[in-house]
Amino acid sequence: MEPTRNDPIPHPAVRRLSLYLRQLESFKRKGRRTISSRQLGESLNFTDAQVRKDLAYFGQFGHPGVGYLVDDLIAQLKHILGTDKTWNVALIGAGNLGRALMAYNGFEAKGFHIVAVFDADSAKIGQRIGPFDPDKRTYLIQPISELKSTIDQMGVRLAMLAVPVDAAQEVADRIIEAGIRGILNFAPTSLNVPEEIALNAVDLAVQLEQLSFQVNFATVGAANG
Amino acid sequence: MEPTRNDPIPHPAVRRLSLYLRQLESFKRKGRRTISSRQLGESLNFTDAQVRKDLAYFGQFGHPGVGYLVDDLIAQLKHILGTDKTWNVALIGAGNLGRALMAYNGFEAKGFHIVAVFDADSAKIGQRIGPFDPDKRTYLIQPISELKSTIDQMGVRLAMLAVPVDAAQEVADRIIEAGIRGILNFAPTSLNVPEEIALNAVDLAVQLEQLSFQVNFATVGAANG
DNA sequence: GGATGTGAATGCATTCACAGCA
DNA sequence: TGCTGTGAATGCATTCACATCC
Repeated sequence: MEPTRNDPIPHPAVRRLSLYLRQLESFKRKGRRTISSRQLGESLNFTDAQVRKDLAYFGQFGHPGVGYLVDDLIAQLKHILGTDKTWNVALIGAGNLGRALMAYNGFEAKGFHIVAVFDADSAKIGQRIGPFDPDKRTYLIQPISELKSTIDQMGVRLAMLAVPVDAAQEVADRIIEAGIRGILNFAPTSLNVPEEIALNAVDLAVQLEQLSFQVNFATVGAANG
Repeated sequence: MEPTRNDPIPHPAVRRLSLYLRQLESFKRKGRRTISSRQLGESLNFTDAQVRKDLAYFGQFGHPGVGYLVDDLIAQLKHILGTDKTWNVALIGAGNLGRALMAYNGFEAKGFHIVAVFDADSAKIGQRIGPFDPDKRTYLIQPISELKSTIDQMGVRLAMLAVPVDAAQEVADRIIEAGIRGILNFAPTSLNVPEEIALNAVDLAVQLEQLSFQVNFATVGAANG
């Protein structure tokens, strides 16, 4: 009988998986072929036990006495995270932040392709808007009304939401209805979405606020990430 | 005898404080004068007990039978987070992401002023670079060698690091030596900093990777935020 | 020796449940 | 009655420590 993974996986463990992958790719570039849980952990200020336990939630990837094979573990983690294949992503909002996201190389490198850009501003629709970087491609801005047909056609399941805060909830509702399964929300507001929709939030001002607290308060004693 | 706050404050509680503040400001705009822990919690999908306990780490702000006074709690939270006064912030890196950060209104609104921009690219130094938004001010790009005198002069303690991944650690070392106390790191790499330096990281690709996992894996059962 | 994988122990964070106050 | 603030209880996540394997 197969072990059919279904014990509870701590959410923090999944977050760390991405960091392990990032470190492993860096170790790989430096020519490392194997790595121990201790070394991987040290590079991120985690304990060795933490690393082993996190990985063990998903399988047995290590070799006693040896450690983990870097290439192998990279492949395993990509598979677990679902980034062993590419994802088509929609960008909603072609303002400043949206244009910066168009220009960001890090997405392509990880297999996330921005394949369509939408905006509510009728002045932008039909235009080809580029990121600021002239080396990069431009994107045809589509009206949100075309979202459904476009994402169906292109198999888009993820969206980055970079619209003004007042529009965020309404737009979120619409893109979910159109079939989006996961949203990365950049608007500084809390979105209500059905339970089956994945949601992650990036609020830049909140991040600075946290730093403010740490610097003020913990003249000694702040943690880091 | 004063209660001299020094029991341990859970880090997750501090993160939520920022979200409470954001919600309170939204409730204030809608004209609310008081709010209960239940209502505040519901707006963020937290329990009422969570809200009360988080706030109680910092003082007694509520009124039994009434709830919390919105204006008062906003003021208290700003004071706790250190955003009741303004902060001068340095931006390191004037590439695409850097320029998007220059354009982002959300920082000013929360009292964070970008007062200086640095870059290693000698072609950019001395130029006035604007964000893409033509309504906004431009910034004089300075060489990193001037960081120390500029931040001393302007009392800068926080920095946003938007430089390429290969430069990130070296630049971090330099700005810490120059007196920066807190860093918001946008480079997709793990930085080593002394314990007394506050560090927060925003890795956009990691955020998408987490969505990928949630969408793939948890066809039913992902959490949100 | 040097490493993993994992039950058991610890340590944190969240939730419960209720006394107390308006 | 309606709500806060808070010890006590629960539930999670992390760490320990060791059997096991190369």
